[in-house]
Amino acid sequence: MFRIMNVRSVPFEDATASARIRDAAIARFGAQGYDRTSVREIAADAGVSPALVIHHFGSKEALRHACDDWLATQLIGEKTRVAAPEVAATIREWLDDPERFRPYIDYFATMLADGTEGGNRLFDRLVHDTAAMLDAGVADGSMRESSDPGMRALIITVHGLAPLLLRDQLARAMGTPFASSATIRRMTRPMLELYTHGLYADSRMLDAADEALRGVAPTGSEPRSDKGPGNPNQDPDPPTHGRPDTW
Amino acid sequence: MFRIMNVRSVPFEDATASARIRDAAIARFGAQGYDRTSVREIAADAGVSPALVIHHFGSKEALRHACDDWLATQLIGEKTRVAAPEVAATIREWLDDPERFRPYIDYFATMLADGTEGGNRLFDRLVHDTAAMLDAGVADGSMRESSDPGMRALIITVHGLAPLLLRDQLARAMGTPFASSATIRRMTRPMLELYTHGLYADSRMLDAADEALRGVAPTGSEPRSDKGPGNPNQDPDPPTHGRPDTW
DNA sequence: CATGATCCTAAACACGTGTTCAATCCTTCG
DNA sequence: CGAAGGATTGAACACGTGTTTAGGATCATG
Repeated sequence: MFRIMNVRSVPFEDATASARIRDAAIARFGAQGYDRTSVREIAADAGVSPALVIHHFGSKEALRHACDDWLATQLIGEKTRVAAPEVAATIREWLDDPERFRPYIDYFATMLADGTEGGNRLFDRLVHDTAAMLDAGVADGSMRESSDPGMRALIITVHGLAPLLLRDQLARAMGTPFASSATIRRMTRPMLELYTHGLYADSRMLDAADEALRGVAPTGSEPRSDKGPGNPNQDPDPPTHGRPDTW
Repeated sequence: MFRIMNVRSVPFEDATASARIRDAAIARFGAQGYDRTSVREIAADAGVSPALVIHHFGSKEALRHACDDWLATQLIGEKTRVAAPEVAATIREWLDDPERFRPYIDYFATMLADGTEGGNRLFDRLVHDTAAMLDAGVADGSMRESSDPGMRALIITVHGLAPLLLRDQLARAMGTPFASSATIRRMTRPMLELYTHGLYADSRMLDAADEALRGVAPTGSEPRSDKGPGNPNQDPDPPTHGRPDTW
């Protein structure tokens, strides 16, 4: 009724066929992925013939594009709204009512993972909004300054998106459904601890990285610096911490 | 002639056909995804007939399973090695030589995203290894304690995996190829700053969350607490920060 | 040489896919 | 009413898919 009114989770009888098709497509694409979804499935869900799907949207790929656009509009708003961080706000709103908005959450995740054009646009928008929010936080003194605000905004955005993309793994590991109250409650404090105090007890890692980054040639294969179990962040990716030299 | 050259950690010509098929499959699955890859493509890459692919592996799905197992073995080691955090170490090794190991990096990312059985196993393993590393860090005083070590390990693992899953978006946003020296160097300091000092300048968010989590009923729809631009982490997912109450 | 056994392939099969097309139904309006 | 025009469909088409089948090379061994 309020903001995203047209966004009823389940298509209604009275909804136009084209809208029912779009809703069914979003649900299927989000739940099983674009490739694993057939036009016939979508048509059946919408109570319609496969031919009508093509008639209305032109092709399966065009249908996906229409879904992307529609969801982006839901997220960003018809005409770019006044305040910047609208996308994040809307997504938070979605996560408030997971049962109702799950299809959109899922579809949004697949957009990002598939590297769709619409997904790229939304990602860039998120980074932009995040940067704005961080700037505001720094301005009012609630957040720390960064040596590279743009990069920090990118990193925080990526970290924020991560649980969305790994929601299945998260739910499995935690034993509670994703976006449930229990999951959120359990994640809140550790997450805030991380964002408030950090992980490291002192700045040794940071200092070591500074030194390593200062005078090292971009190329080259110097020997690894540290290796003990006390080393950095550890996993695949930003494991930068432990061995920031060789990268 | 030799198509996927970078994939072969083993010389190609003398490699057995079965190995060539497996390598080609890993490269294709990683680059374009399982569904978008046909058995015929893999066969062509391996210089072999489609029938042989099935003959050796039984089915396309079984081939994927074989790829999963093979890559898991590469990551974890034949017989579980002595030290625990082997997986993370191997992945870091891969990221050291992106050109050579890109296929494995890509395939690993799709395993996680697709929720493959092998992907799940690797994810659990990563969480376990991360937890062990964090425990060691806490023990030797280099890392802070956590109110929920298990959850922290999960979160840090997810955050660490994030850039891997969003590598395309990352590369696009940064303008440098993923896992390149330039990308790593630019990410290092902001990442370490985040992990060393955190994001928030004080513990107001944390305190607010504590208070909210203490006496609030798991269900309920109280009014939002804050809303200003100074609010938390902002985006989709662990945006917990801003409004830890309603979750 | 003959005998298997192993590796491998060409050809075909059965099927699911996205899409097209001619023909309906249904509403609207002159 | 009757014509027009959009919405809708059943049936088919062309094609790509994973897989099967029947057999051909190749080669070590009796």
